[in-house]
Amino acid sequence: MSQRVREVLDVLNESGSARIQDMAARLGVTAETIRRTIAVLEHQGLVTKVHGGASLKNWGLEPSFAQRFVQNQPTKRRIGDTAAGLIADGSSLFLDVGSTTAYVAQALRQKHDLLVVTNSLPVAQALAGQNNNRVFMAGGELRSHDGGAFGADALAFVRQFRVRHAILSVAGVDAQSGFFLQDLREAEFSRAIIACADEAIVVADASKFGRVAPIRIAEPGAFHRLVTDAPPPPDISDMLAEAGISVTLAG
Amino acid sequence: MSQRVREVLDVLNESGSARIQDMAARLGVTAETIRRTIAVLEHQGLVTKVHGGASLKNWGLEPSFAQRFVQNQPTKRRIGDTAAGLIADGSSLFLDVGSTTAYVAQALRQKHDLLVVTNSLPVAQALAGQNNNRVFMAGGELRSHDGGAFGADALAFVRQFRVRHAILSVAGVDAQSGFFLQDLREAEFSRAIIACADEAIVVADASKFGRVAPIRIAEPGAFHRLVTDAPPPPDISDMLAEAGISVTLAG
DNA sequence: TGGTTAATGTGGTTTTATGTAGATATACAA
DNA sequence: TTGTATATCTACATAAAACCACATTAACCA
Repeated sequence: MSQRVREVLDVLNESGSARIQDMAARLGVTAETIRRTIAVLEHQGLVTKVHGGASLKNWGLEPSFAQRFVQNQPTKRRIGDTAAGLIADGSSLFLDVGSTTAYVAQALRQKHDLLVVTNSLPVAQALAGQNNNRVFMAGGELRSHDGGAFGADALAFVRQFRVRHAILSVAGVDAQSGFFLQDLREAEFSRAIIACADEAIVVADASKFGRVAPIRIAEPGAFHRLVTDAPPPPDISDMLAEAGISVTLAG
Repeated sequence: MSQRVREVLDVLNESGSARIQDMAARLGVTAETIRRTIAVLEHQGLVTKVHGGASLKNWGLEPSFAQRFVQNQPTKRRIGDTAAGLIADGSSLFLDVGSTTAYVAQALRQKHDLLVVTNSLPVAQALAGQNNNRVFMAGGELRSHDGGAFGADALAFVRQFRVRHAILSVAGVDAQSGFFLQDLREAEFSRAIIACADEAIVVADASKFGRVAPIRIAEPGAFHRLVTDAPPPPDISDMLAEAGISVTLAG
């Protein structure tokens, strides 16, 4: 599939738009195939369909980040869909940096009138200019590997807000002490957004259970919900229950 | 449909209004088709119908909306390539919001070790995590139509920097008073980045020549270089020469 | 090897853009 | 004012494109 996507994008890049029939002829495939490819590009927000053809959106000329980030991992996609299901149209939320949260952002493209605060470039890119959303991006130097901003400015920026949900990813979940991250600044960030949200939602696939990481984010009691893909082992289940964290399993 | 819409807007942009019959002849379709297209444009509040024709609302004042449709992409691409050619590997620069600057960003993906400051999501998107670049994105609420951040925070953010080049787009170039924008906050931004850069480079295609817009950015002398696709008319040429602005034509 | 899955092709149906023709409305001049 | 030319509106016709369900092929994996 992504071979076709590449080819279609190349053709579109030549002049910004192209007709379906022409592309089909150029690439030696059926118009139907082109349509399907265009459909995924449209779903990613990279192109706009018109009758008879498609044109690149004036921004997002190259799908560098979004594409690199959201390789199709079915598990994370399911978690993302489920987490997005918890968010109502018109709601407000914070989304932090992370591969799982990128899937949440992708799933949230179905929603409308969201108020989104984020320090993640891919998240902003997925939701800005989409369905009447308002997107607030925290600035700063962008980390090259994930497009996240973590400076003091960014921290101060997010503290201005008060939102319904904070959706965050973690590096590990431990039965003793709760949720962990690798990076101190990420942890600071997570704390800030938990403090600014009514409900803190952790998204984590089952591989995170029992995994240790150096920085503890906060007391388990600071979190409200965990969205994951498989029931956690008993000891972690106990910890979650004791902290009053409800678990939502991805369908 | 939207293909037709673009063509009609293109014709209307030439002089601000046109007759239905003329447009039908020009585009090789029935007058009825033009009427239907005009109807949707009217419904979007972009044009006003008059008996026998239609005229663009706010022509010259608000090209931003029409600009989304009238994408002169090959031209902008050439300008972008040329502007990028002025930047050395390892250099530092500011890039503001705009369709032309997005093409500059695109062309700059060939370079490496750049230090890029921007308030534009698409620009950050194009250059972050690429060839060892460092990207600093100014935060704030992202405008839905172009992904730009223009708040006070963003303004303060960019003032921290000192870079080699500032690459900016404009809404119009006038022989009397120089360079214009339609938005006050954009103009403030442009002034800030001009003050923070050694060299101010304007990228503008030839359609901007003689076009008026409400906000003057700065004295012509504040700019150093103009990258465009066709030689400017004599009066503008004189203005540029007098202000010491060198003109670079895109190949 | 067989079985599962992803990508593409095929045929038939639905939708869209445009054209055509006739009825109605509008501008303008005598 | 009335008459006439032209523009607009409405309804219907048609060809092309989009959509959908199913068949086929290719690739991959146990």
